[in-house]
Amino acid sequence: MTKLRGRRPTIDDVATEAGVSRGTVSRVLNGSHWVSETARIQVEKAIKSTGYRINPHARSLATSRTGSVGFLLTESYERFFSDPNFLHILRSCADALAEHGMTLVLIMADTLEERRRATEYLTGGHVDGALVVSAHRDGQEFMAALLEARLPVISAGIPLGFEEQVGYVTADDDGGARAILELLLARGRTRIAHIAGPQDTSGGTGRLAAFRTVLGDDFSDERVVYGDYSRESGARAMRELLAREVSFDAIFAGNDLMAAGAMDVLEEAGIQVPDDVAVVGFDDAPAACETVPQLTTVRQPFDRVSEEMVRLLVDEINGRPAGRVVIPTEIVERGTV
Amino acid sequence: MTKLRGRRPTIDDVATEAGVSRGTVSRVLNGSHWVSETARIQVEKAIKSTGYRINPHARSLATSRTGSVGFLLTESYERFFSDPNFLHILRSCADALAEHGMTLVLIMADTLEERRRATEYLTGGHVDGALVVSAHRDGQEFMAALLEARLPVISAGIPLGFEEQVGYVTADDDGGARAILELLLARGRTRIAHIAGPQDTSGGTGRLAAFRTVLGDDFSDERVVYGDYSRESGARAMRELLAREVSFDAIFAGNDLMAAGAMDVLEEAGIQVPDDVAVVGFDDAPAACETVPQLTTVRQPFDRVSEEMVRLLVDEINGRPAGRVVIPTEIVERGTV
DNA sequence: GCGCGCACTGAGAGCGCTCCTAGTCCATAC
DNA sequence: GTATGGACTAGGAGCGCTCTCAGTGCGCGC
Repeated sequence: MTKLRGRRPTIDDVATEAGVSRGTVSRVLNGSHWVSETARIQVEKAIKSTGYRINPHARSLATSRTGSVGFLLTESYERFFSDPNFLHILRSCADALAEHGMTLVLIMADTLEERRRATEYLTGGHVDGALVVSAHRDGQEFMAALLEARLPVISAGIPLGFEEQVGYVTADDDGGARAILELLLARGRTRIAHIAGPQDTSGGTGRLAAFRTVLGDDFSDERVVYGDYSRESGARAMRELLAREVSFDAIFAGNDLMAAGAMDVLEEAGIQVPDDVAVVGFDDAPAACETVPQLTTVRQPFDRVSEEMVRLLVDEINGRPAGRVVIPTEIVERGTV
Repeated sequence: MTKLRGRRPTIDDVATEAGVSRGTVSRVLNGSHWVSETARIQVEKAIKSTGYRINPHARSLATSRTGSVGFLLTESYERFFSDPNFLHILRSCADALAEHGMTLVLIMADTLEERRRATEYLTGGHVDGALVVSAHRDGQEFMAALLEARLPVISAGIPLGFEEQVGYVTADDDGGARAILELLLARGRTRIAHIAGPQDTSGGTGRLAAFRTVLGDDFSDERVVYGDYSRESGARAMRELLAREVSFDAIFAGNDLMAAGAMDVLEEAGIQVPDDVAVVGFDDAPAACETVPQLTTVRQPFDRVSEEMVRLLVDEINGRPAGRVVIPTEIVERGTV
């Protein structure tokens, strides 16, 4: 209203306009108590009339809070963008953060140079904390750097090698795998094979471990093949299994994409699903509904995972100790068992 | 070295340590002249010994520069992640920005709520400028808000409706389309059909316009069908064209994905490529190498596009007027002509 | 009528930088 | 010896917030 020629209005302008002090405006801005009704109304009016917007850097400088958190991704771009799980988590984390008035900054750290820059950025004070969604162990190599900088970090999935030092949220790999295997057994499948996920991920090792436990004496290395969670790797694994000429009447794939790949190969080979062989996956990814018949699988509730991750991170940013949360999974029966 | 118990070292700590003043440290930090060799060495030593890291918010407050730019995306998540062009641009923009010491902040603004938040964020002083990569016109609706906030903006592709007010970088749709059509004509194809891209994108309209011009009197609405750049839409368009029972001996698809979709349908229909019908695309996306035979297409040099976008944006941030750049395309001959 | 405490407000002191200006120092010119 | 100017430096004045704390005013109980 007054002599702020071209300049962006500051909190002082608002204060002057409203006839109160800076402090009062700040209190209104931050929803603090101890502000009279009349003062609040005046300030709100002044904010509107001046077109005042808070200056995030001044606030950050004063509070040493940035209001944004890094979403750190150490997968390759291609893998990230081809795996709908990542996308799902990204999206729901962004939403959950927005609920807390925080912004997600996506940070891709695939190449070495990118990782260097990412570490620099994250530990340089640009963010209040980080969500790390790197499945693979090697992606976690620089977790140490983040920890050393005392940056609050929450991991999606168990951060192999940092279980003790980093809070995390994970779906119940063990419980989910047990449940779906019990289902298979209950339906009379006795010779179950496993297409295991990468063993440098907690999902990969956890589900394999559960497989081993449930099968007990029936467990045999011959019926385990490995993939990398991609559809192609599922197909490859399936071919390998067929080539081994071990008998099996069910496939437990480490995720849905690999299950779908396996089903492609089974179809080529003229093997009927579920009549000859039952197939189950993990995740309940979109791919689970695109197979014929649709895939029976274990749902990972990514929305809840994301929500919890954000909750834990906010806790840790506020100085409360990091938690560890395991989210229960749920079996989704469709047509492949 | 001294009494900074737990506190992060500041520029003053460095100054004390180096036995110089704050001003000198700042000059060293910003690569300014007028610093003696000895002073510089002392400061660098002190920076190392104190473990000093610049505080980005203090700097931002003082300079009113943030060092980060928004990469604004108004496509749906799914479309974005399934179109490799976007991925390519994202990646090379991030690289190009890093060269300038700037960080890319990915901002997805698909839903209405997200767009509101994105506008808020972008105009709130969090970024120095924005790269807008929204192909579709409706995605540009809130360009007006950015412009009003005087935020430097550069668009990838011609920003329909804002051609005059916003700088942009685009591949040469007209030249590329003409060139590939001339190639088709030179090879004796006379009845060329066009699977046009969405008409609310500059690529879609530009390539269609070139098609119309090159064909001249031979142009016929009957030989134009529309898609949305997705593979499925290319297949759909191809089916429609077949259903129309117009004769054609070549297909010019608005992009490679649609070309691939069209080829799927042609194969189903038992039509040989290129013997019966030639097919050409646009982009030189990965999909172009996955068709059989591989696709003859027009390469869009996305690396150069990204580089130029960043260059223009940096220019505009520094107060130099926004430019408009058209990047020449190049024909890639493979096996479908 | 006085004191007390509750509700609310104002303003100074930072937060950690950069920018600017006045200044110092020293070699050279006269 | 003094003036001149180039090379370099110190430190004050912001940038626009939040936090803290000392006030102020007023109703209420005794």
